Amino acid sequence: MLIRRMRLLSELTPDEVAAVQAIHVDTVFTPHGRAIFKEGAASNRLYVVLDGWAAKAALRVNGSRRITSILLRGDFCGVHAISGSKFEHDLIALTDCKIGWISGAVMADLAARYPGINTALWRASLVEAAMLRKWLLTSDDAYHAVAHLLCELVTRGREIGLATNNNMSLPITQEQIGDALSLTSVHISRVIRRMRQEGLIAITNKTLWIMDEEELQRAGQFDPSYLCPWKK
Amino acid sequence: MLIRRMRLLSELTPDEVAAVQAIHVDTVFTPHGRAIFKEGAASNRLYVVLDGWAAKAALRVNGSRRITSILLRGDFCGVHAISGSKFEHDLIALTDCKIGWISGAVMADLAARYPGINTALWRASLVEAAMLRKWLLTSDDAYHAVAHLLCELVTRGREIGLATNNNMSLPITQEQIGDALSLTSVHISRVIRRMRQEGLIAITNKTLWIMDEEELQRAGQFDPSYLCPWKK
DNA sequence: CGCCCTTTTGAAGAAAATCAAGGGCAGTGG
DNA sequence: CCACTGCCCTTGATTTTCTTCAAAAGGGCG
Repeated sequence: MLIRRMRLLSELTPDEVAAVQAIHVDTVFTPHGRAIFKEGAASNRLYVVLDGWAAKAALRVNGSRRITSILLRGDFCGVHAISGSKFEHDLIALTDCKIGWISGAVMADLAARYPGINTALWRASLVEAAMLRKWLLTSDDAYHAVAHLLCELVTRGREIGLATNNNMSLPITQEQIGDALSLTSVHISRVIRRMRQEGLIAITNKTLWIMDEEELQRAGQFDPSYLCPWKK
Repeated sequence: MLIRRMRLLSELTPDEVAAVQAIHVDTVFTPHGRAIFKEGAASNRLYVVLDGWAAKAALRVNGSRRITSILLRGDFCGVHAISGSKFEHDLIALTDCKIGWISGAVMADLAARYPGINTALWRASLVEAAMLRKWLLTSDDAYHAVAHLLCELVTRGREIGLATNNNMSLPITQEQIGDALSLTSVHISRVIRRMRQEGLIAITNKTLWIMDEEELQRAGQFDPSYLCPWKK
């Protein structure tokens, strides 16, 4: 999973592939709703989502939770471990999750010795910042925000084989979507109803069906290039 | 300016200090309101704000501009240049600006050879992501958001000698603050009026006066640790 | 079947946008 | 020196968007 993601991010030499494959990955299972780690934890590990959906999240004072990133299979958390800092957020399991982690020191050493690995880590960080920026951009309007998020998830899902042409497993609740977009689950429900009525999407049995992707992308003003800006 | 910021980010050896000081920095002046570069530009340069206020920004389809980062003297833009990507945003001058830039290739080479420089770049990127995340967190309420932004700016300003104990030059307009927080200038004006009436701040002649910092921090739920998470 | 969790819907209320107008202030030019 | 202009801030009135509160309807699973 680690190697698959790295190769999506950067071209690796055979040496580099071997180096990544040789990394010892510890795994841990976390049930949905639980935290893998909490804000303030020492960030000396690089985490990788091996299965399930996870999220970076932080609590607001009123007790509500804001999700600042959604992590799918293969996504990293803690790329910055190699600079030795604390985590400024929790990592929570949105569904039952299988999480792997490797030593930040080991990763830092590999990044220093292998340019391709170094590039992969920088690009992972670049894409994450780009996604954060997009979330800021789309936060002006709920319809826009939901459409953009669904487009983003499907595009990322296809990259890793989680989504097909026109559907994707969507195992998270509307409340969690609301936490990601700073909207209430009630309002998410209404926006989704509108999109369903307009024939853009359908949701049945935790599966998202894209009925009219072109229109959904227009609604979300979605342009996937920010997800791999080094290409073309 | 480059070296001053680097040393705030990471301890540098004498060798590393010399290497940074030896970098050739080109400078360019940009009047307020103009772009230093536009979205889509090849990101093969690392930019540094030498004087004035700048911002990363992107256009929404309705024509409004969203500011996703505010850059003060010494702040970087394009740390990711070293991984070879395109910029996903504009860099605009909020005030008249003096901007420096150096070659991304030169910087990548230095980062590869000097661990202290590498760490500085990673931390710059870490802090930027932390600021983006904070902006997502504070976006639930205008009063909260404005208070947090002012706290952030003053804290960052003090670090670089732009702010004193209780005041800071604030050369940007309320419209620009609104662009950063996704609020209208009208609403920014109302929130600031309330803060003035409550004795938290005063603004005279493009200068922000902090009258009650403790209360302002409480209003913004501001904890400065995210600005240098590697300390302590 | 019954329970819990999620989604849906309605009605009322709060927050912020929009629309519109007036005022301050600095810079410019007569 | 003063009028003019442009930019920014302020304020009021109205409207839109989203939240809150409340309740009911599904849906999976023991």
